[in-house]
Amino acid sequence: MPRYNPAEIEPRWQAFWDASKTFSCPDMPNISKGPKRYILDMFPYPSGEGLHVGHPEGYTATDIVSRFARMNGHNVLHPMGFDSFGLPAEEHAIKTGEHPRIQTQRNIDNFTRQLKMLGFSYDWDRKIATTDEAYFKWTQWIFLVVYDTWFDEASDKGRPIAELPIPPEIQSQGSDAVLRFQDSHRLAYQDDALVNWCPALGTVLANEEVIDGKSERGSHPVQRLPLRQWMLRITSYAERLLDGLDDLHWPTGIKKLQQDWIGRSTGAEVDFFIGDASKSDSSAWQTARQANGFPKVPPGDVLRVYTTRPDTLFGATYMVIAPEHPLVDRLTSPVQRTAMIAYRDKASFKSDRERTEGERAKTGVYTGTDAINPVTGKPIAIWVADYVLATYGTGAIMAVPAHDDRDFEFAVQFGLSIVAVVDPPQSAENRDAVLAGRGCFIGVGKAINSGEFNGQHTDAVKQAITARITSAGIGRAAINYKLRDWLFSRQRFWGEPFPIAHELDAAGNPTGIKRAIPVDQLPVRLPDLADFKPHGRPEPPLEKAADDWLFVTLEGKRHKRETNTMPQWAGSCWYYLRYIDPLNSLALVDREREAAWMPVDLYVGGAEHAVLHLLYSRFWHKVLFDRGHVSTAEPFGRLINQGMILGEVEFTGYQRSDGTWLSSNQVRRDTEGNRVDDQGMAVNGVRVDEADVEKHGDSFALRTDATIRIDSRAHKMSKSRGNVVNPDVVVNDYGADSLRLFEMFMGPLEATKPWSMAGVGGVRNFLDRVWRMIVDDRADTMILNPAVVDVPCDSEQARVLHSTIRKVTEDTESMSFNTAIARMMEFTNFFTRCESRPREAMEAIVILISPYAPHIAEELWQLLCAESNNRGCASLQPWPQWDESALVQTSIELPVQINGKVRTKIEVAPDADEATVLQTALADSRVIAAIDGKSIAKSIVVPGRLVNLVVK
RNA sequence: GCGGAUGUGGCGAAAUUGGCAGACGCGCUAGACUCAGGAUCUAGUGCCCCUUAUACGGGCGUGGAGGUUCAAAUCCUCUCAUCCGCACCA
Repeated sequence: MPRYNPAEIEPRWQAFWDASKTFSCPDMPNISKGPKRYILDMFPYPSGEGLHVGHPEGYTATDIVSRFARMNGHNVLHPMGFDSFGLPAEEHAIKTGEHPRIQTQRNIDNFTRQLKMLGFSYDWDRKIATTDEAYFKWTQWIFLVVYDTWFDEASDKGRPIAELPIPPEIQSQGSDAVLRFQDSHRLAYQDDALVNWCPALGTVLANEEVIDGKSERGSHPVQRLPLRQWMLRITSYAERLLDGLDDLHWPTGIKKLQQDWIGRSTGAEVDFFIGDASKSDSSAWQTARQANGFPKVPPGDVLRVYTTRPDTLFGATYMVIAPEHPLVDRLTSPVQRTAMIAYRDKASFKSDRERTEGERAKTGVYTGTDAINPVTGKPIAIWVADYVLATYGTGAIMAVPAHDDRDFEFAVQFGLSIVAVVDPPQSAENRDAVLAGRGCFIGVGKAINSGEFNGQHTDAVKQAITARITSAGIGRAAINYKLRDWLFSRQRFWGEPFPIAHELDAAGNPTGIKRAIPVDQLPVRLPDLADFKPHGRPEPPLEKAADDWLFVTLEGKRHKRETNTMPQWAGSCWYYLRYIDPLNSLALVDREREAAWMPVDLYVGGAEHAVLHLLYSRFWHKVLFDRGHVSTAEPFGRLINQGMILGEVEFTGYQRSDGTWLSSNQVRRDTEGNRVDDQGMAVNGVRVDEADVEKHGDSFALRTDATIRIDSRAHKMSKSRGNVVNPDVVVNDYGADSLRLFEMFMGPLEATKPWSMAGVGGVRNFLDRVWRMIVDDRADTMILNPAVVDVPCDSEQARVLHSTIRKVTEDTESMSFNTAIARMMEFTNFFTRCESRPREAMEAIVILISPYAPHIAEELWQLLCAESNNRGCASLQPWPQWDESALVQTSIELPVQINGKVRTKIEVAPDADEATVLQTALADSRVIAAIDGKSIAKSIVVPGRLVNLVVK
């Protein structure tokens, strides 16, 4: 009767934990009790589909770490919440007319049910959702902090806008000028930006959502529109975001991604003279140049470029500016105007993505104007080409075709001159071509064709030329970042409204003055809207709000509210702070509690957030840090990315339309990418049942025809492929403990690995065995297995017990959960074979397993403790300690190698010295036979490890 | 193209960091048992060879080719494959 029945056990213990608040976290850690551990999961977006099996992977890992830490006396903060703003809820609303809030609440309820069903030890009293008004009040509040901050380069930190020094000439222009000056320095500012606007969807789209000029969803046309957008000045923090990475215990790959995203490079800015050469008298230019080394040029008559290779300045034979560069009109000669307008219009239709994808053939148009190379004094052509990006550096480059691939390609295409100024090393295979102006070399070497700098190495030339252009006033050392300011506004309904209003004049037109909504009026709630449908114009949905929401009086003046909303990132940027003090109505988090719990000690989530969420979050945190609202410079001390879980391995064969099979190596793809046979006939990939597959040599074949080779592969889970595994089904069929255990047993946490339902059955088998090891499953009532007895372990049992405690402890600490579970399986295999199973060993294994499979552990613990009351639940037991003395062995087996191959094994005392070990080895009959009169050239004895005899 | 990661049995994977390759699980094979249970238990299971057969024994083996070493999955060089990022950032 008392068989292991998770369907009965698990809900019962979940209800118990809930009712007794077993996993409630203290508001303040009691440090005298143990260290604090803030263990955090990336909170999910509560989609309508519910959890997929990828979620519980990371959540189980943090749950094990949290439970393990609690049992070791640590103060643990382990919360969960929901990132509940987002586009899907809004699209659902458009389709059904149901308010996003209703659907969101339903999804949150479903997610909560599923998470509780898996027995995670969250403190549910700290549950938050970014859509709660009490939550987004503080999202808006933080936005106002960002808005109220300017970045002081001198102290390298954000400071209150009131402390921004106002230059006298601004001051004298009056208060509006001062406000505008402040606005231009705030970390949150408005700017005109080109966005991807999709009229059919009625929203702007991220670059990632636009493919070939069409929307990813529905393939609707997308236009590039300049819209006034809110930007956050994350670029001011580029250097600190980069430096801060050094001290973080993060995967190196993630750090690298962030470094590349920030993309710091060093080089120089150089000003090229573009004044009217005839009018400004080029001979005077030449004279000045000879007198000073470099000419002084009138301001405004220069085209500024950024380069990482100032050493190649002598090789700059032309220049390129981006189509959007402000000087395009001025530089374009009348002859070129028509061509230029055509080119620029064409470029504006391309998205950034299109410009950078595809065959990348270089295109461009000559402006008809030349600049002057400041070191050679020669005129060089200025071109407009879209391979130069307006948004990086100065939007203009000096082109050095001999030493830059892209410039080389462009120069070849348009027949521009190529001058080598770096001598490639002898080993460079195209050295002759480079020197002859027919090749490109991007490495370093000795300078040539560079006047007085000839013969110096690239690094020295970089410094020398930078120094020269600096002293001549036509350039300076410069640092550039790929990182752009963060486009922060969205034309959507289901997001946080901005706590900003725009002042209106008497006629109802905006004056250009913005005001923050006073903090005591937060939150700015979303207005009631009946209609979410897109209207085809780029005005945000909030424009349709009723006047009593839209208009507000501030400082006695009529204002119109900002109608953009914040992106989904906003709420997820700071949620880890709110968990610490979720109910606080006076501050986003109590100072003392924040200082006690931060930083997050362990943060686990998917690698898809490697850049955006983790970078945005660090940025906000640094602003809050500068403004004194948080106590740490970084939010997340340690980060781990759980690997993706793929669908089950599938076997695929290929079938012609007539049903005949053919081998995977007889299938190729035609020009359109369709699979065809050697006759060009279409072929379908068909999933083959695993039972019909057998192994032949290195490949798989159809069981019915060994000559037909088939492919095996695991794919991402997707609805269209039909290989999505639903946790509800797994829990129903095997139980939550089995699901948890399997996800941890599959392999290392970080690895990508395929699902296997048979594997779930395997761990379920293990739990059944654990159950039967302790419970008499033939009895009618819940009683101990008769083999479980109150006797001490014998020495072998003690060694197994204590080595298991040790291994499970160490592996859990290092998050090697798969090997910890393997060790518990070995323990179970061993003790199942024992006629008598000492109670102390059974109690220990139940405690060891409880972080992994908490429900069965509670149930078995209750049985083991039935006679001794008041020992509490398994989840709160102290973690067992291992006894080193129990691990000591009387003798150990040592392999003996002859010439590196194991020939036999000998028994020696564990602490035997080298001489004794060698003596024992040489006395072994197999060793004597193997040596057989030959001499021992060398003998290596590694105590406790092995013996190797080199015989000749 | 650039960068990162990973390649170990039929499958998922271990291997104390240079010291017995394949722990543990799935699958498979054979047997036992039966209170027919997602049964359970026992034994076997990298590949190949020797042998009538067993015992014993031997060879090969961590994507491939070299190298260092008494000793290499682990270190070095080259190379191939797969996956994931980034992608004209001057």
